[in-house]
Amino acid sequence: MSPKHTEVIDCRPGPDDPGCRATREILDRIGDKWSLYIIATLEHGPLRFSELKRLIEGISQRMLTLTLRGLERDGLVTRTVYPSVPPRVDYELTQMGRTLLEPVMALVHWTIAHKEAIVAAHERFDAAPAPEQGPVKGVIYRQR
Amino acid sequence: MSPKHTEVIDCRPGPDDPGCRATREILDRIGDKWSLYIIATLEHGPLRFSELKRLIEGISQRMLTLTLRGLERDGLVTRTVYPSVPPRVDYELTQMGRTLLEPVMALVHWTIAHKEAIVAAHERFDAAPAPEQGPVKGVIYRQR
DNA sequence: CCGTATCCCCGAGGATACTG
DNA sequence: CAGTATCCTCGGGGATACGG
Repeated sequence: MSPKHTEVIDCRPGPDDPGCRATREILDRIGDKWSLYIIATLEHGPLRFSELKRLIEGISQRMLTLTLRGLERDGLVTRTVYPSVPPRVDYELTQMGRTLLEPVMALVHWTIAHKEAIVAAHERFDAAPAPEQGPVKGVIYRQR
Repeated sequence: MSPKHTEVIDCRPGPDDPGCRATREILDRIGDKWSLYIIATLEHGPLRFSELKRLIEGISQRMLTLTLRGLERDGLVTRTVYPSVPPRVDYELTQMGRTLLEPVMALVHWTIAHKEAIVAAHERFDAAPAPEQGPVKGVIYRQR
């Protein structure tokens, strides 16, 4: 194989090479919808549970808890409990978490910068030539 | 210069403000597992369907087709059919697709660079913690 | 306020078989 | 080879209720 088209993410699954799997698993986690939003929302400093819940529209309490636990386990956020009444829990990016902020925000900003172009592309695509009914000679068609 | 904790991704859901929704939808799509892998795999140039299938380990034919259609609809990849026998179809990043490459690869490389640290964090986390007093960073107590 | 524990549903996505 | 069409499963994730 030429040096060009190699696998970027995976390496070959050697008999005992769990490293590739690890990369995939981690990428799946941080590429996760809610993880991305939580990381991005914690950009400017610590937030408590209820603030996160309010700022991340549409997340359920369950998913917020679960995802935060995952990120904590990954060493990306810290969880700080203040034994006050009522209880208060702060979440904050760790050092490593803040390094993740850069690629994550790059993705977010790319999306914001290109959303009009993408919506336009949708309209173009959806207006594509309708597939002909029945077999027509020499026509390469597409389903809708 | 900080309105500190503003929503980075969403704006408030005005009665008719689909723009925010659009951003979320797009981010969900490109943050998608298979989309990320396809974009990354197309980094160095066009690939045909079967090559993509082979290079992206674990993807089913169905998901490859579906995800490629989505990316094509987004204007991120082009689909080129060569009317040969047997048929041959090439997929290639568009201009816009290549601009996406940068943030995506940043994420991929971050993951590769930090996977050992994350695995280490897992081991630390999974070692049962001892309860502590006062506002302390880290876990106060956790159910198992 | 900050969770955890249950129930339950729906749809992402795999497996398989079939066509141009 | 490059899809499309079905079927079917399995677990992500919402809704709800309760506990510290």
